[in-house]
Amino acid sequence: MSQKTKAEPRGFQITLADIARKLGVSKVTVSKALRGHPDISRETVKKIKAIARELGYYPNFMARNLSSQKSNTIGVIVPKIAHHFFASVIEGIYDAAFQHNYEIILTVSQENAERELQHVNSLLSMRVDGLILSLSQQTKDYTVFHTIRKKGIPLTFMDRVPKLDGFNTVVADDRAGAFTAIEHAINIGYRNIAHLGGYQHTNIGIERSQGFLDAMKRHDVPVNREWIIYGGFDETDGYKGFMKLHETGRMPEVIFAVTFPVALGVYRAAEELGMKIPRDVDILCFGNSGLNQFLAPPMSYVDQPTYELGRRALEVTLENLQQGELFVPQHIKLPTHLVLCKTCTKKVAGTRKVRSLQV
Amino acid sequence: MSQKTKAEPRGFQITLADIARKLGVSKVTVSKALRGHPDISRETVKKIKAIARELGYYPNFMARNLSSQKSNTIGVIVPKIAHHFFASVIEGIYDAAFQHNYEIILTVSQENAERELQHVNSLLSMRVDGLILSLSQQTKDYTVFHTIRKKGIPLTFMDRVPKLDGFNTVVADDRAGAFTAIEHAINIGYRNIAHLGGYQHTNIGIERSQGFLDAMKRHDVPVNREWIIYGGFDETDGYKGFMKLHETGRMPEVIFAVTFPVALGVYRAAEELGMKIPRDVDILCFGNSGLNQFLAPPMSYVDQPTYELGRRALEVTLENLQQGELFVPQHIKLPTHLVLCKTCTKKVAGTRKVRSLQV
DNA sequence: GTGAAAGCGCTAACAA
DNA sequence: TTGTTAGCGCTTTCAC
Repeated sequence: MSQKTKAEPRGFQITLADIARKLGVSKVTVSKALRGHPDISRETVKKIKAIARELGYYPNFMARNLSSQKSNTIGVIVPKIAHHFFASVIEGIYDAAFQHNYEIILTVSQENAERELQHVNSLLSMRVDGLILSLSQQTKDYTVFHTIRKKGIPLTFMDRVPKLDGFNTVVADDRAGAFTAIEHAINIGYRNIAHLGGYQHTNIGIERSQGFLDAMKRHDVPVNREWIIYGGFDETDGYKGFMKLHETGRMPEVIFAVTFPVALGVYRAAEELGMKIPRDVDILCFGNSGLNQFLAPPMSYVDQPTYELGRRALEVTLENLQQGELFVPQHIKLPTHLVLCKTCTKKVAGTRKVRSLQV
Repeated sequence: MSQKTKAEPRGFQITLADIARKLGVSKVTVSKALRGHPDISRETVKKIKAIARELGYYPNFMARNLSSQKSNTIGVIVPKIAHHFFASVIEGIYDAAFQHNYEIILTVSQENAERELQHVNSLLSMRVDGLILSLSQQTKDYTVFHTIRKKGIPLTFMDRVPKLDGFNTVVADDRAGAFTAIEHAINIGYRNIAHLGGYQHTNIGIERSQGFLDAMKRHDVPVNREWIIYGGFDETDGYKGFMKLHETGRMPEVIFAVTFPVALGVYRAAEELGMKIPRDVDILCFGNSGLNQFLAPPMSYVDQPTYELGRRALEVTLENLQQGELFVPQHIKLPTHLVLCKTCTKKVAGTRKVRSLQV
């Protein structure tokens, strides 16, 4: 600690200076050589790279980023990770980032607004070059997003987007997807259609429910108010929703669930009540689990381009970054498509009697 | 750009100096105030914090870490993310990290050794304080890990661990888990037991197969060589494996699948061949999907403490970090437990005849 | 209680 | 082709 000014926090971290000293050149030469700067002769580059490898040199990104004023890093915040949807989106983000030579810093809000905010702060402190964000269900306060914009940092909302101008958005066409699904149900002859919708303060909840209503209206199918139940996006919401439907004493022919987990809740509830899908009640849902074909029965669903959502989110963020001031916020909407498995493929049970059951 | 030396890369990034200038104090005072250093009077702290907020100040971690020589960051590398197992492990890691006030940088190798290495390099360059790594299936070259050790950076292997000394490992007790599963199958009367095993160059493949063999031996159940098929860990491996079993013309009574996806492959193959589970062939597997109860029939499985694996991995990494030189590498093995659903709960089909089928 | 000086490891601009 | 000089924004002594 006396003459060697180099701190040794733990172990050994080789620096440019170490390499330079060893070769009797300057740090700059080494720096340039290592980064493939054309200034340096192939000879020296070779020597320098050899020594660097030998010494186990890893450039210090902290220092590099600090002086170059960019981090080559995109921050990502998602509400959940152990969900097929997000896991797949994230894979898309990672792959695209890898291709463009960007690093991803992924954080998870656990559907908690406070945690989300902390992550935003962290990421801003890390000086990420851009941000991809899928809102938590709780998020009400949008003020950070405005300060982000003021700072000129590209921010792309994905899937769960706020009603806010000036940011990029990448979403699936939820409304059209729901519309197509319901239209299909109607086409095969159903008219008693229930809807287990999600939170109506989030765009996906609103859009999917709207798609449902649009289709009903378009085809003059009467909407039974008792058959529209708004809840959350999870399995328990589906379970409770189904139980509520059941309590009404009039079961619909088919249920449109706002998410895959909600549909699972329906499966579970139906099982408990001894009702068979699709015989006693049919079902269709928005979203997928990757395990769809193994359900009993395999459920038809609206497929979302999850991986692609991730890719596009990253790419638009990078475009924004490159174009800077000139950039006009993009709003990308990717098409969904209906995948038919075993449920909701043909009308079941004819004009079956409405079951009236006691609870 | 003339007198204001401050670079403005994009937008405005407030610095300590900005706050200091505005208040007529020094940078040091501001720095200390913001970090809650006891030196500064409550008065000034208050003022400084107010201005900081007003200006939208975010401390620059790059700079902070550079000068403090630590990043408060743990790097994580996993082979996959869109898998229930890893997604859940990661959630455990994140939660624990959040609690300890550490940031996670997550990277995904996509089961690709080359990508894995690149990520290791990146993370080392980011000067993560520690590393948690679950090996890709391909990884053969362990030299980086030695250089990591030389640098004194804590490295914890999780689930997919190499045969290497001097690193922390956190795994489920695969061998005991498999043993218990097979013992159960034997206890309920099965003797014709097949095993779809995984790669035998990875610890989890080896351990689970060994658990199978141990149990067979312990209970004097003859092992049919044709009924042990080693493949990979994915659904297609299960599918192919089942087809191979089928081709032998002698089907076992029950199959023990090395992973959940492998078991899914069995479900699919059985379905295609018109064989009913568990009537025609029974099944049991290692691992879970979170959707187990919705399979037809719900499959019994060996449950792994996924979330806990993540937590422990993070915690042991942090301990290692704190204790530094003094630390002795830990090897943590968490217990699994058998979860019985609808398969493999009682011997099916009595002493049913061995089916001989043409392919 | 506050601040001046030095330096973290690197890069960018400009010389030589 | 190589090197010099200044920082990047922050923290850490150590003096006042």
